[in-house]
Amino acid sequence: MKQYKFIQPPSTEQELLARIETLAGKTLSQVALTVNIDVPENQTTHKGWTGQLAEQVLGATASNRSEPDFQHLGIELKTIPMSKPGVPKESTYISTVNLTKTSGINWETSAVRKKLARVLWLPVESDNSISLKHRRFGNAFLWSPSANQEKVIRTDWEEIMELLCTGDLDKISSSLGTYLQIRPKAANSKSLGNSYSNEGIRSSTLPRGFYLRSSFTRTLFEDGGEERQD
Amino acid sequence: MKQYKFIQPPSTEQELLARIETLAGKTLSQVALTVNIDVPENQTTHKGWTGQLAEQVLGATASNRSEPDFQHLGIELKTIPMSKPGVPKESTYISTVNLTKTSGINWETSAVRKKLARVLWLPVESDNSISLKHRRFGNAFLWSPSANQEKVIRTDWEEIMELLCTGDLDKISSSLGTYLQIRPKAANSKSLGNSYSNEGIRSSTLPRGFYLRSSFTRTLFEDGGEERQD
DNA sequence: GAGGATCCATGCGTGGATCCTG
DNA sequence: CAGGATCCACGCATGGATCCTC
Repeated sequence: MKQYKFIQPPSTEQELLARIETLAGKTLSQVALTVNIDVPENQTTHKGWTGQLAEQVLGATASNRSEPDFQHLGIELKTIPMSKPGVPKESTYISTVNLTKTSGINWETSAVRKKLARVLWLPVESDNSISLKHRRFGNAFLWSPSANQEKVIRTDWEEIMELLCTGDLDKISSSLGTYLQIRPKAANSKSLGNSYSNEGIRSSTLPRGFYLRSSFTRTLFEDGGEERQD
Repeated sequence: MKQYKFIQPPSTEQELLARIETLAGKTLSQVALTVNIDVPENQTTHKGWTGQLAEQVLGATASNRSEPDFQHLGIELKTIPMSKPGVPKESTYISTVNLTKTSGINWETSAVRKKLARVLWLPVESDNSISLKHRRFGNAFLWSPSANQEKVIRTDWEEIMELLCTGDLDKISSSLGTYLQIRPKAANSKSLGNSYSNEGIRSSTLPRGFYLRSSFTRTLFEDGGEERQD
């Protein structure tokens, strides 16, 4: 996605929220026009397009560095596809899993915890019956894990990491974890990343990533005082 | 440089030499046409173009891996610009200098020695009065360092590496070395690569590379039984 | 619907070298 | 003209996610 227009990062949280309010109800096509970007026909070959569009119009800074999207504000932006108002359609990618450095790490300093510390959820209509250009942004909201949510996610994370430490990659399925899961994150099933076998030998396997299950993110859009999509 | 045509690597040294003989006397334009590549107006913004053209038409394999261009033959291809027949115009880049791993390395296992073990020198007319597309390939020849040449290069290399080990980057100038020298190898003078200060602390400096001085490569094109450019 | 498979953009490193100025 | 500065191509890794098939 070529950047045709450079937008300054918002200097305050208020400014970010003000910007994101202007997106609510607008179509992807309307928004893309403001930064002179073409809308692809569909996302089959442009899977990250919506997220990258949002980054641009909001003035996100990180590009592909492992920093929060709005570094100075400590806020991570996540667009989230909705099959219908209030119902997230897909799981949400959080971070890659490092299959080599499994020792000496803990929840407090983990990438997952950092990424989820303060998330700006931006819902986007994604029912297949609506063409990409006509899909609308919904009402975004800032979220930080409640004590209870963090407890469950942390437990999931620790359970997964424990298995990773023993090197039993085969035993780690996507079925593990209540809110958090591990899934492939690669160009294809033949991709190889660094890892260690269960005998501690350097090896190569399919790269994985941490994801939040959609069954969990759905709860964020249910009653509880948070805003909903449109 | 988009690859419009895939050419198989030569399976034998003879086949490689046969291919390269067909280049002698041809213009860059004629050769580029055979693989459907456009010739840039000049090399100011396409400095590696000639070398990459040669790689393609000869079926070199390495692209940007640190392997010989013709891996199975153990042969490294170097195009070399000639200001006039028999006179190399520029120094020749050999390899990058690793500014972090300076201990435990020696000449026998060095990248410089490996790269220079067996070089196919392919001269190319490069007088400024001739436009790029009209420049001709000359007669290439295979070269391995003579005992004496290797001795000088090895001494240069060891002298430079010794200074690197002490971390005194400031003391290492391009003036060091009889045949081999060290020079910047970067996008620009602000580029930073990893290094260690003279106190052993991780640091950052301008990346460097090893080059063969043109005063040396000129001697390769003087009398001695090797072919010359046209 | 869940798990496994896949796709684009962009930064950075490495390999290909030549440009340019005192 | 030597030393310092610079430029493109392309692979690989990371960050953005959604697709697709039981």
